[in-house]
Amino acid sequence: MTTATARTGESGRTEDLEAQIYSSIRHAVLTQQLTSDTRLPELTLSKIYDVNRTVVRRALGRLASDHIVVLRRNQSAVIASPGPDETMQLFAARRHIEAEAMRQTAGNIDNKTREAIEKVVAEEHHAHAEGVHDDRIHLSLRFHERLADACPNRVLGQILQDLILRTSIAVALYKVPGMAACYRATDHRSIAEALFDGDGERAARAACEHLNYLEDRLNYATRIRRVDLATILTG
Amino acid sequence: MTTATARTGESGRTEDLEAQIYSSIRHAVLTQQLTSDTRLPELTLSKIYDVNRTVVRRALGRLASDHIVVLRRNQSAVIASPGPDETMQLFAARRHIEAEAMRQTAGNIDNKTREAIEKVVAEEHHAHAEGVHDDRIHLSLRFHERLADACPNRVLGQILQDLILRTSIAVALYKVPGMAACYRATDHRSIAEALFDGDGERAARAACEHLNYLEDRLNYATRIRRVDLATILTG
DNA sequence: TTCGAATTTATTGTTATCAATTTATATATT
DNA sequence: AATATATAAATTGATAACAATAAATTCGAA
Repeated sequence: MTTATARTGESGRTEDLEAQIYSSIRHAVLTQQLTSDTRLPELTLSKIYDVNRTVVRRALGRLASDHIVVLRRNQSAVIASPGPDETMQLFAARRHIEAEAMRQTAGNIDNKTREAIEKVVAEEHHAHAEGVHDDRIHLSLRFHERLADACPNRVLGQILQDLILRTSIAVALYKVPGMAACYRATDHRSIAEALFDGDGERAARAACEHLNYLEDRLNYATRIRRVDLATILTG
Repeated sequence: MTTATARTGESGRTEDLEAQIYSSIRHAVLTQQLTSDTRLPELTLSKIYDVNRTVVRRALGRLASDHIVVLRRNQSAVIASPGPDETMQLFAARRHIEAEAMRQTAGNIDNKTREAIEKVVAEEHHAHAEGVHDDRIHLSLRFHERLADACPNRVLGQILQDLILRTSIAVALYKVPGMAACYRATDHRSIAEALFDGDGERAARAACEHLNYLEDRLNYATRIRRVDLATILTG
């Protein structure tokens, strides 16, 4: 009762709690609920999640290694804020690497992963039709992650996953808030079809065009409010 | 006097101590003194370096994020051991990315970085001539790191640096111990010259050939002894 | 008011102790 | 001798108290 670590009952392994902190912060960033330079004090988070500071620190460490937050010595973690220059470089790097991943993946997809990819595309389409934008954002992310998973070169696939997440964060920061666009219904489907057809070059072109479309829609002038952590993270 | 944290005098900020632990373990791995699966208990390291376990843990965390060691829950950190398959994928990914970095860097090198690169090449040549293999290994690593630094796309440059380190570790693990080869005097020089000439395509080709030469010289059968940490890390 | 210094508060860093888990060792059993 | 089991040692994980640093606030002077 006396400390933040006296669990109330529902609890779980600290491992899972750490993952939960990581996920909810990541989620909040991707859905534009947490924006650049928002501070994330350890004590605040440990109270919100009712865990020890140690757990919070590990979660923040993971978030930092994924470029979601930035850690500075003796200072609170803050949500990362990639500038316009870094964002352009992120997109350029991702185009180059995702295109190569498409070439290597085309024709190398087994039935199970093919079905998984088609399922994501369908769910994404559905979420868009229903106007559930938060879901659509995560499904869009998952689509690209699934493709990266299918890349036979696992090293390249992992690098690509990092870039997918980082560009998604940049998009969340710079697209005008709540904007339903940044989505063309046919983009993901045509990438997937080219892959299934075994046409790596066409898939690579489609992926690059898709990324160009996204990058064009960013507005680097968009700058933002400050918010209350608890209301966002516990929601 | 009673604890490992009562410094004996020379000491320094924990920040520097952490960096020192990181560097010496990294050094030992690159020079084949520490090999795959060697365990690195926190208490052992904290005694060797006369620091708190917390510092050791942070250092191990950095080593893990650089793929130099692997962390498993409730188990000691161990030196990473990329298998033949992962090593091949590392080389393939590095070839693709380093080639692109060469294309982007060619013709974009200012005088100061050019001089720095030429200096490394000269030092490397000297170290090879004198037979100081440990120095040569680090200078070879630094040569590629300098090129990666010069890449105008910093995101791509950072990804490349990660791959350079990981491939170097794989080389350390799989080249026959003490082998003086894995070095062709002209390789680095011809890459540098192509870059200075502004011929990105030639630089990319030279880099790929260089990597192919290295990869061809690996022996995946090489497997190794167990050793005493203190004698290696304090030396 | 506005700027700057001093003070207080908030926050992270460090360290020690105890608990939980894994690894190593010894013992018994077939 | 080989294998399984129990025991002990080594090792990491969790927690709490304290120290050091940064951020926010107050208060005074221009």
